[in-house]
Amino acid sequence: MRLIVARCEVRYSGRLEALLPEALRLVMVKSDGSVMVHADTGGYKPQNWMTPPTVLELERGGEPAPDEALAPGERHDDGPVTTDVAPITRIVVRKRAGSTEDRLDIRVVEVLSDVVHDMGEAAALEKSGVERELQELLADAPEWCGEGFRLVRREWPTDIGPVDLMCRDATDGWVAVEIKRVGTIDAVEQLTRYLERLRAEPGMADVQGVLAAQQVKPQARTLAEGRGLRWVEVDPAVLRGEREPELTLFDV
Amino acid sequence: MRLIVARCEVRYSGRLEALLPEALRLVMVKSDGSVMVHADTGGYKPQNWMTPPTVLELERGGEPAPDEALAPGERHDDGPVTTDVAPITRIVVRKRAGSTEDRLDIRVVEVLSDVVHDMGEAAALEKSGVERELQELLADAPEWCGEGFRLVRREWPTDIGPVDLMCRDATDGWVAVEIKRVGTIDAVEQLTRYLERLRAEPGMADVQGVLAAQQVKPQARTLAEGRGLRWVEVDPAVLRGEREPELTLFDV
DNA sequence: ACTTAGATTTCGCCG
DNA sequence: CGGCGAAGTCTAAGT
Repeated sequence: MRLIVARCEVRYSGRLEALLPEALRLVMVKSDGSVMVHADTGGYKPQNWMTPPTVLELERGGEPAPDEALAPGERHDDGPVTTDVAPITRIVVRKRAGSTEDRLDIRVVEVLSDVVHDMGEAAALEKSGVERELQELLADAPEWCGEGFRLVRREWPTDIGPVDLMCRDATDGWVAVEIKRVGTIDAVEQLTRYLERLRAEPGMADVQGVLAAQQVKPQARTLAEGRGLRWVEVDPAVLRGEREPELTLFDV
Repeated sequence: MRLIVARCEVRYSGRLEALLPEALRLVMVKSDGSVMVHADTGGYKPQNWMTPPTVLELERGGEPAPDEALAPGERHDDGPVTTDVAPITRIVVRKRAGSTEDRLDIRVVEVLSDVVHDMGEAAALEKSGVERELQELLADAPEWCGEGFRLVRREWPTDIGPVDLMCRDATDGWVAVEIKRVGTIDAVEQLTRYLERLRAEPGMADVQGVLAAQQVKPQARTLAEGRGLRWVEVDPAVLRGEREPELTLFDV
């Protein structure tokens, strides 16, 4: 990873046109070709960036140095890039985008710091609490979606995509369950499209629909109810047995 | 901005639980409180992060150093943080998230580099080419949405949100125009919902719908046509008068 | 290669 | 502060 702190002006042209006036910024170049331009404020997002695959081009004192990118050649281990060569004056990042080209043009006025670090491979992130896990938990305990529900199968196929859970309810009626982390209007639309298809199947004319989510937005509740669909909020911690179900609807 | 290159293990708990095993990473701390943990690969996204507002807590050699964050005190100008104090052993980032707390816990095993840079304010970004501009261009030239179209008003209010453009067509009929950069199935659903509401209004029973986008996806075209909606692809460069309209529908 | 759906989406606007 | 729509969304998975 190469970290360049520099006063620079940045132009992006591609899906849109953007100009960052001259200011002090961090230019981060990853070994996978990612380039990000960060200001000291502005939160999570880089002010400008380019995702891989990219082609980098560096200029020093007006001279192109096409082979230099992450490993500047002057040294092999970590640390500051030596300054016994002309300073960087321009970094151009290119990327093929269909028939056109995305381009990030960084005009470097002054370099305050320029270091390279060999970080090796960083192990991947393990996470839990995403929609996939919610689906697994509800597949093991479908009664949280509705009283007496029994799972028939996960990922029930339709020609417009799989229904998350297909269940039978207490009276053996079919129920399609759509699972989201956050239940929005889009989730209700999606569930509606599934039911539209499913009800055309033989024996499925009466299939019901349930939206199960960690959080169901008010507008989604209203739309669901208006369409005769049910919705339910589920708590992953409760499903995992880590917490007792709430007895009240709201925290006091 | 503080840049710490360190071997570290990172735990996030909040909206989900995540663990990054020990590895070399960059920890970026912005003066607005943003914290991002980047690996050398993985592209645009940090492996872990916390958006402002946050509270930071640093430990050195097991001792908490609560007042240290961006300006470590040992120095005032830019550059490496002096190493005549015990090395950082832990960084805890906290954030209130409703009734609970989001927490990023960085256990630091080895610090390879730790520098602070004062970057001042970076001027804001100017951009063009997004949906807003498309709406402005089409508002000035609604005939690109359909022959004889005249604009009645932009952002026509409904109780489920504003319709981008409300027009009259060549025969004085109402037309609702939904504008997207990329026209997907969602855009057709959105337009459908607007029409559902609008047609309930007096005098609007026959309002037509048009989806106007720089690019309309095949599935969106099919869905729109199936619902009696029209769609049209528009080119911002042509709207701006920078380019002649294509005489063929497809590039050869 | 293209499309679809999820994301700790983030971000900005407007109530 | 919450809800909703847009984003250069990005990214992973499926076809």
